[in-house]
Amino acid sequence: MARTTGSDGEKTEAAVREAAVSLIARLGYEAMSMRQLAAEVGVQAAALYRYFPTKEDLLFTLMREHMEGLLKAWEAARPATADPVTRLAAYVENHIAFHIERRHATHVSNMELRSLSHERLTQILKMRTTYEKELRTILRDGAETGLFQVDDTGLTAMALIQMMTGVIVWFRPGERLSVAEVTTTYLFMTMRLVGAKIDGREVAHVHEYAQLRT
Amino acid sequence: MARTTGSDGEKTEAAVREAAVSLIARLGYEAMSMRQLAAEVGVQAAALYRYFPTKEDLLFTLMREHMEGLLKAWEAARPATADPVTRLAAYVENHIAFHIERRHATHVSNMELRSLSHERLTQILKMRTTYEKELRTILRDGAETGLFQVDDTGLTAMALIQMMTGVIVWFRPGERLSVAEVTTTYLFMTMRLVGAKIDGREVAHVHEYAQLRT
DNA sequence: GAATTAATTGAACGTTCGTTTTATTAGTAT
DNA sequence: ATACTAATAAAACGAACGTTCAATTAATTC
Repeated sequence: MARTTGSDGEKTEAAVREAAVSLIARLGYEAMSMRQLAAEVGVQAAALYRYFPTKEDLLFTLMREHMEGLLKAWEAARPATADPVTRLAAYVENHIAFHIERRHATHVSNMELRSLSHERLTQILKMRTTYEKELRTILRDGAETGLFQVDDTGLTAMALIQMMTGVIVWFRPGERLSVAEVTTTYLFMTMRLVGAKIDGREVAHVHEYAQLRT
Repeated sequence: MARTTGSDGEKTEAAVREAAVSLIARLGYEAMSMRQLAAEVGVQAAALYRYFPTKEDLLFTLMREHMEGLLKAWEAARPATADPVTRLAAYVENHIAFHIERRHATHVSNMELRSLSHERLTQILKMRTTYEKELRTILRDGAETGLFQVDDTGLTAMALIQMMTGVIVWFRPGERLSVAEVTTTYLFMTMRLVGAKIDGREVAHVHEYAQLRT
């Protein structure tokens, strides 16, 4: 046999991407075989090579587009105001929303970096650094204006990102907590962690902060 | 050829464990071949099977002993006092010290869970849950006595553990920060995050807390 | 020093891997 | 209808994988 009825390149490629993210997240990149991926799509392994020249190209494409999506999402969500508290809140909300919505892709981008060539690894890490720098800038601005009590900007940024991204490890949609509840709690924990002052004083309880959210 | 001069089972097994942790941390479990591991030890691949019946047995052994070590370390470090602030501080200090000291093994235990059989995965996760429960208990005790301001004990425990374990991602011994400096900063961030009261008031600056450390 | 045990080698097994090549069919344009 | 292009199947490639087995040598025991 050969070309199947109703076959469509665009649809097949999209199906390959989707199945690849899911399979790599579940099994890991090395453990997933091209034959397994092909079977999930409903196609023979050779057909995959029409869309991605190598297995690593497939992985890199998924990662690059994930990181581009993250940067684009933040560009769209970034508030115009200079107020560090508002900016930090927007960063946290965007980060959590994006990562919960794309749990599998985030898993892939965070766990499979070592399967990339040196050059491509550098490319992905550059994007990641760009994203993390945004948070460091917010923290620095907040610390300089006295709104935040941050001891070490770089260390605090790493701690916050690790804490926030960790959501994807345990969060399951439709369980005990909603996305909104999780986000509120994380926002509050973040503001406490950086010692943020709102209306001139530190926020003592989560309910106070929840009311401030727009 | 066969048995080599000066060969010793105990030494070889120890060398295999050490090389395996290092190689799996760097390449990933699936990507590391038994031949690669054998070469690192300076032995033929077949010799490995004298010590570990399968590749998965090797992985499981490394993980189980890592988790057992973590639980043992906490049992030794756990303070006798009932004071939640002291207990939380001890938990943070022990967690960070242990994970920095065994960065590679932690990497393996956290990243390669999916390569375990269902039964063994359950075994490892049970140990992990036991360890995490210790933190939840501390947070609950602190919240009940009004010393902590914690909205959701389970969620806060996960956030803290993710934040602390994240140290191994960016921390490199001998660089900008010492282990002591990192620990102090993390201790402070933790106390801020849970809204801990010391001597009846919240700690505003890292220097205040650093002085309280024993 | 002979017998036994411990530790390892070297070669091989069957399987699976990523990938390539060639042929074949479905859709599209002329 | 015919020519052309897009999309796939089927089969095969060499390489590498985890693992096993028999042979061999070092160390130990008697």
